Amino acid sequence: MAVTQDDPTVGTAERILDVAERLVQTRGFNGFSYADVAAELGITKAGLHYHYPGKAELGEALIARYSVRFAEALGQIDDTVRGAHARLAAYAGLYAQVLSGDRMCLCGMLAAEHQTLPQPMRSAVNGFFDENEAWLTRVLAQGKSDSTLSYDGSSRDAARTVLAALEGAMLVARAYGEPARFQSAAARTLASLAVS
Amino acid sequence: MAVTQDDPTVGTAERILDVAERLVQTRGFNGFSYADVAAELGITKAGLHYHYPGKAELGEALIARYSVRFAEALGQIDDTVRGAHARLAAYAGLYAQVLSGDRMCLCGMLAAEHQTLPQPMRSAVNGFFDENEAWLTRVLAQGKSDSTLSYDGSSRDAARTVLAALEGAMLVARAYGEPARFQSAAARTLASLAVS
DNA sequence: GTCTATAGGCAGATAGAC
DNA sequence: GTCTATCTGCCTATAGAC
Repeated sequence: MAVTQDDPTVGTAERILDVAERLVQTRGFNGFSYADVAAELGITKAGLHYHYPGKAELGEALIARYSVRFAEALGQIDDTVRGAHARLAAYAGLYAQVLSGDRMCLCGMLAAEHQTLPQPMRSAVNGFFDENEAWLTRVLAQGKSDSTLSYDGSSRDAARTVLAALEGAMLVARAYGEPARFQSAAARTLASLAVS
Repeated sequence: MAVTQDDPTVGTAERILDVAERLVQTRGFNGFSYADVAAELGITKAGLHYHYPGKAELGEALIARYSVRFAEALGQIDDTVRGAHARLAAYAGLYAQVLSGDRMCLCGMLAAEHQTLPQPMRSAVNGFFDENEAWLTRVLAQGKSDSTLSYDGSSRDAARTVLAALEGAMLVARAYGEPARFQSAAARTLASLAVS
């Protein structure tokens, strides 16, 4: 994701999202404050409230932008990568990119804090997972139909399993500060779907 | 885990852990306060500080007790369950039990908040994962040697993948409030290790 | 062991000037 | 759009009585 924090052509609202996004992905929604964001941008807390009335609205905006960007990345994969297995590898690569910035998936982090979130944020988090599941389901079904992938049961259940495995791999890899742990687990997960 | 909260034979220190544990597993370490625990136990915040000087010490005590109990449960499996596959299923059952109380794995939750935790808690969280990995590694190696399990690469890497997959499955299942999502993902993960 | 009382700080949020 | 100033409430933590 682009660093817009020092780009004068980017509006304050976007730069707030950039800083807040990083803070949520590294510290959690309950682990950062308006003061943290304001200090980093060199403005005051009151300035933030002009752009986002409350933390809940800021949170919703974060998930909305993250979901759009992720959907765009998935569209990019559809357009540029051929073959179900290669697409899954590219999908895992998106996660690896996030992790390389010492970040957790935004919605994976928020999933942990789910019970403490305002309702609109909860729905948005699940919506993100739903979109990922739908994309994965399509790719998996494609791979099954052209016999480049093999798995039992529904594509949807397999998609859910892949999503959960990658989120978990990020979670643990980040605790150790070892992105290689993610790479290994992701490779294994995808390998389990390869034709035998 | 036993409910000691209303048992007069159980000391206050233990009951504090019971309440705090549930709060951390459901809301996160940054999502609960001494006031929450005190109110639920009917004592004052000052009373808590007598038993645990600060939130950091309380957190360390939580992980320590959780790790001991988990290790005991693993020992129980070793003693009562035969066969690598059945042991893995029992292991996943431990997670399912936690999830059935709408809780996340204590250390999975703390892993998300890792960057905000005091150093001793960070080490303890990773220690919990290390113990789990060691146990899983043993079970997987056993299954491979007696040909009841099949997987490529090192047992340690396979163990890490299983651990991460189960933690991720809990994380996502909890966001949806659907334990069945965990069951499905866990069953798939174990099935991928079965002999073909 | 548990209480009252209180400290000092930070949280999210608002009013109103510029 | 961003500021200063301020509010209210909650946070972790401590001192000292009982």
